[in-house]
Amino acid sequence: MSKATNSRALARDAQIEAIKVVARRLIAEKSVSGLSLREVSRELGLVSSALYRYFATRDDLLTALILDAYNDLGQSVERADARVARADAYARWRASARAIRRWATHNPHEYALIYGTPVPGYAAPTATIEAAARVVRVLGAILSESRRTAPRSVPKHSQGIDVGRYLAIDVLAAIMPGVAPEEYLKALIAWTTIFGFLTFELFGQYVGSVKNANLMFDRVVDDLAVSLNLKAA
Amino acid sequence: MSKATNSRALARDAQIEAIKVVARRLIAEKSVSGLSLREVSRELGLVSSALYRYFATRDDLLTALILDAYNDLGQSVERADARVARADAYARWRASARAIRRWATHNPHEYALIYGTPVPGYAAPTATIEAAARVVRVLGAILSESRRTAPRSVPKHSQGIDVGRYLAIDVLAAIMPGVAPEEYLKALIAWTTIFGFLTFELFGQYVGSVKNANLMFDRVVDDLAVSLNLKAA
DNA sequence: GAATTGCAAGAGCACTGCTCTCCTTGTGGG
DNA sequence: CCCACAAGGAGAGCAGTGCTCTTGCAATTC
Repeated sequence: MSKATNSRALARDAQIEAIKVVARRLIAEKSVSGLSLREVSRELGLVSSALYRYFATRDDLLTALILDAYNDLGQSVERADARVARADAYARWRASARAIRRWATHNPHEYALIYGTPVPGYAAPTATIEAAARVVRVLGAILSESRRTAPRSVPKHSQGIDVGRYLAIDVLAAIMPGVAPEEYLKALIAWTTIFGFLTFELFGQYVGSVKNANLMFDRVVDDLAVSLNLKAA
Repeated sequence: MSKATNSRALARDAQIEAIKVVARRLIAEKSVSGLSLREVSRELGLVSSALYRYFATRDDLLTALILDAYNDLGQSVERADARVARADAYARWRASARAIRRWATHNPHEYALIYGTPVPGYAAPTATIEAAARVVRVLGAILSESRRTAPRSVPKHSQGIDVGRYLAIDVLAAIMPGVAPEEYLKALIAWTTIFGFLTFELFGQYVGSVKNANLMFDRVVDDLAVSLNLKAA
């Protein structure tokens, strides 16, 4: 991350990393509300006030962890996508979606940290927005680089040139170059559905109705692949 | 809710209600983490310990609020659905979906309370499950009572008799009587997508890409209506 | 070598959830 | 009608929290 020139800066970076490691473990053990700076400092053999040299506030620590979590998830998905033949868009889609779920189920508390109720007031720092876009970019690239068989007959009457009225076409065009704006809606729905599924699964809304979330998720991903024209019905 | 026989029980019910009213307001003002029992008691002119006569713990208060929120949302949706002609399944679907979003955007903190990161450990009390099912039942009823034009040719190869392997068909059959099990997947996806959308909207994940969430939501709801065979493409 | 800066320690403030003991007051049974 | 009982409020107190401020030491920089 940050470049350490002299030995003092090196020690500082190491200390920051040590703090985050302990904080991550505490969050995994007792959820985000159970994270206390005093406990972190105790585990590090420090007095609590010393910790404020590295993170001015508890929210600052959490923001750093959120950033790391976004990047960790993004990296996982990027790697999963890279392992599949570029030409096979459907396989890439499925591998990426599964990587998202894999990360989420393996790091449920960190998932909650970034996709659950926002912790600070409301505003997400611009830095987190950039990190959050990482996983979105992977999904967008799959759509962009896929040579879809049929250009999927989009119903002209229900959605047409007015896509720009509710979507930021420039932003989405940057993420999915080459994809027709008429398909942005489908893409956003797919993205929403995947994370909606994981949120429901991890937060317990499926209890009672879904027996095997693993299988169910694959079904959902397949259904989305069809709607995205990555796979035949 | 609870029946009050004598005047003391009446006063107790009134006090419980007063506590919840203040708690709801504080949550709306400073989010759920900003809710403190001491502040509630201060506002009520009580000493903090007195409050524990009514709620043994802070989580108990939150559980009660969660229950109320589920029922409030459920009631809103039920009423919105009831206002539309029973035969018009598409109109009922759209009205119910819009009612969900209306409630969510008007009560964002209570939405976060029930659909955000779970507050207590993990286990959802069975009472909340029942209340949570209320809004699901409305959507299920719309599907059940809709005479779909074409029985929607379900691809037999990809989903068939093995639906029971990942879904609790008995539970879902009770919610959507008359709906073919092959359509349970579509129904669950629709439900997931609606709440996934609202979670993303309220928790800030759409910042940057979605300009007009109102319009976007209607598009999503229409798209789901098509996939549910409630509306022609 | 001296000045400056980084960092840890420790005390302390205002707050939290929660418990315990005391005491008053309304209630139902005899 | 009175009395035992229980409900509910008051107050003190415990252990914990985030965060601030001052003090002193050690490492870097000039």
